[in-house]
Amino acid sequence: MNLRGPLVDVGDPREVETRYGERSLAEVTLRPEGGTADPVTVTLWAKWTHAAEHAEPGMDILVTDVEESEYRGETTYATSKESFVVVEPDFLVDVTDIRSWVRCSRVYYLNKLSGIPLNYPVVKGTIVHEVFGDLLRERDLDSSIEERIEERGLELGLLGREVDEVADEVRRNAAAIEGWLSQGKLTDEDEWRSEYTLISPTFGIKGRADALRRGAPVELKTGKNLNRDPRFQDKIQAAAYALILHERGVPVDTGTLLYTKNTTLDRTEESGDLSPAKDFSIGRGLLEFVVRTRNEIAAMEYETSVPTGREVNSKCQYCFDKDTCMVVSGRLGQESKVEDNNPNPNPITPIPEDERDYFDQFYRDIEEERRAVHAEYRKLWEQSAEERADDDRALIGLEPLGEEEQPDGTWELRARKTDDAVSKLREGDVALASDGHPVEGHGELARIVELGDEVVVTADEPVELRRLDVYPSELTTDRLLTALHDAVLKGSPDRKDVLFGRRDPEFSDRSAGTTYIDNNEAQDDAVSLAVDADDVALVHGPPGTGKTYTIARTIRALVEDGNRVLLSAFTNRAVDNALEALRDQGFEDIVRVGSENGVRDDMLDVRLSRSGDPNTLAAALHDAPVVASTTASCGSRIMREQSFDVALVDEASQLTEPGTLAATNLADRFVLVGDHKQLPPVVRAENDLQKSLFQRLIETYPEASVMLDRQYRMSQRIQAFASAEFYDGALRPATGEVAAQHLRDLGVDIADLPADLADPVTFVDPDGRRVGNTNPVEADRVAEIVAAYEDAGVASEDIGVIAPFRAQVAEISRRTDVTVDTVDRFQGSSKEVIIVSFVATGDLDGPLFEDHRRINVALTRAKKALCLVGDADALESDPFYERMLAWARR
DNA sequence: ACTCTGCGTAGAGGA
Repeated sequence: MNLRGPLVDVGDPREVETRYGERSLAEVTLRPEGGTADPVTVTLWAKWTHAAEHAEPGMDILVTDVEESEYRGETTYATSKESFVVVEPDFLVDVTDIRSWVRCSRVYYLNKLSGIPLNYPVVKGTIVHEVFGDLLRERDLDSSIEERIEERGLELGLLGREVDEVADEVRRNAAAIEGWLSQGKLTDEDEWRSEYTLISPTFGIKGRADALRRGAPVELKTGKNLNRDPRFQDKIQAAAYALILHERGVPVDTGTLLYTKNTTLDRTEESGDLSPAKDFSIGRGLLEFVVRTRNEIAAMEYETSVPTGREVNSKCQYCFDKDTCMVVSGRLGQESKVEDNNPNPNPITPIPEDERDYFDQFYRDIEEERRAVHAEYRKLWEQSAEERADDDRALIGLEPLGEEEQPDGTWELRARKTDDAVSKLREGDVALASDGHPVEGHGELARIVELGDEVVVTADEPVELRRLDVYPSELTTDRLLTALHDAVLKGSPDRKDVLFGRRDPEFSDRSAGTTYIDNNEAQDDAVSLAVDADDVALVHGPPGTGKTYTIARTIRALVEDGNRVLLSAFTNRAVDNALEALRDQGFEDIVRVGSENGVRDDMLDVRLSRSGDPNTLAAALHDAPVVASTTASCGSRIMREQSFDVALVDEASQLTEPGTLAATNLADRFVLVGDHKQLPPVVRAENDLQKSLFQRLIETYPEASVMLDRQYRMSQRIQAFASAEFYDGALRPATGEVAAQHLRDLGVDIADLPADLADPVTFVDPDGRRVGNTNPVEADRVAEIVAAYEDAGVASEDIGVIAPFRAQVAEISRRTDVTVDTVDRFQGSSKEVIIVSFVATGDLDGPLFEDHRRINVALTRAKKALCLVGDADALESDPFYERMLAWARR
């Protein structure tokens, strides 16, 4: 039996006399989950008292294989020989994190905070691993080495490495692997598989094993190890994979570490054990150690405390991370072993208290987001296949059509879709392909090749393709953290003075006498402001104000002044839109950094491939006066090596502060373009991440901003409400033509429209009823209104329907062929005619209606006609919506 | 309550 639930009491470990001698125990009390059952006390024996030392009330705890017994008429619970105790099992710890924590808890913390920079040993190690996988798939060695090196061309180029020297080194490492593999092959006993992604719901561990041989984990290390035994942290890594296999009912009692550098060493230079492969046994003790280590990490993360490294008795003297450790502990005023071990006081000056608070707060906020990602993982096993499909997170009920081995040893898997379900999955994504049970059954990470009636994916190993799940990733979270680290701990004091409100942004008059845009004063001012900014310029661009055009003109002006410019935005779409405008203005000297399926087709010609000749690729990136990438990509190892004079960030009002910093960290000055009156960043948790840096800065330094006040999208009648409510009446049509535009311009005879749709802005109350997040009667009426516009001569592609809820979007989509989407997804685009379905009846309760910025977005998508469909009573229940109604009914 | 885009997956190592 397993017991699981939140801890209500944690007792101190103590020694007791038993008939076997003196033993230690600790009693913890938990409230069993899923019910109203009374709290129960569990006795944790011997080594599991460790959990009591690290846990605290409030944390979740899981005790497996509990022993139940009767004592004086009461049921008592205790750990048994088979028990494991897991602290905060929902927190998924990476296997590699367990490995670095075993080395030193500070190393774990530092890796997480500062990321692993681009360095040659790591890139080489990655290449050797990939070649290892290829060898297991029986691929030809020379072609594997050639291709794997080519794939890392950009990284190798940035590191100044030549193909031949890398190939020699990789070949020497590969020789060790080949030699060892051939021994196994001779006996014909070995059964291999490579790259196995493993997730453990019970132990809260995830990771990817390099390989399994006869079911036992094999870890490849490209370093050397001349001891007879594998390094302890390497054993722990392999044992962690063994633990997950143990959970799946596959007992594993050995592991193998393969140190490929050993055979490349000269016997006369070195003494020791030069054999590359070292087997070791994995007993229960090692598995328990893995769990206890993992518990230490989970407990530390629960408390968001900072590890000191004191519990490990290794010396800091030889540690590679010593300098980083000194800097981080010095800057943040942390207690750490590195300081204990140093005779002199830490020379690093601490950052001011307000910066420290800022760092701590955002650190916590980002970790909250990480937990939301972990919750996504949990759904892989907690939700049924049907629930996953309803959430658009999986394609289920696939019928396998076949598995075919490719020339490179990987597998192509095909299946037929049995329904027309949609999902978030896109071609090019990495997803979890499974036999129907992604975690408990057989799951493989796979790349989606085709996503039509037939589903085609490629994977390292074959699997019966019955289900395809979105695979959650912590990548964005990790990058937010390194961006925060770089900005606060490594950022220049000058920059931080502005970020923390100690100094107003400064401007030089570089633009004097230059007119950049001659028919729009605000746009021209915006370009001048950006050119003149010594620190930061803020461009506020309400809907339809020519933001993208202004951005392109700004970039050109900056480049003409000799600046190297980074163009960034949250979405690929915004990056590519800005690039398109830049190219429309005749500027082509651009490098686009990003994944192949993220970048729009018409920008692929300027996309920098990662694969190819190192020198050519590195030069292409270095020499580009304009580099464009999403803010997430700005946090990549490659982009973190780049530096710019100016960073220009579009859609800045939709970015979290750390998200914006990922881009601005790379440049001396920055320009943020956005509209804080439209939708804020999407985050899972409610915290400071919801407010953009753009908004904070424009509120702090209004004089460092320009608002584009002429809009080219909406008729006078349509823009009036948004202008008054959100832009203090300052937003105006750019020309008389824009103001006076009308459905007549599309060839529509207004007499052909029903009387209630004749005005450019109308309100219709269909007298429907909200059912969950839908309103079927309202959906019917919306479809009729669409048909009425179509009948009057409006083309279908000129009509758009907006609803707050996805459920209502689906409801309306079933009734019409025009574009229907949520407000959030409509941001950034527009249509001649927009119909908004409000869904709500009776009242407007709900977070979606509370944020009026969402309505600003919805109403400002329309150019010539806007029809609001909703319940008058509900809308009149809130003053803001009441004003909107009065305007629509005018 | 509800909105939902990114990311070469995770891991690759020095002595």
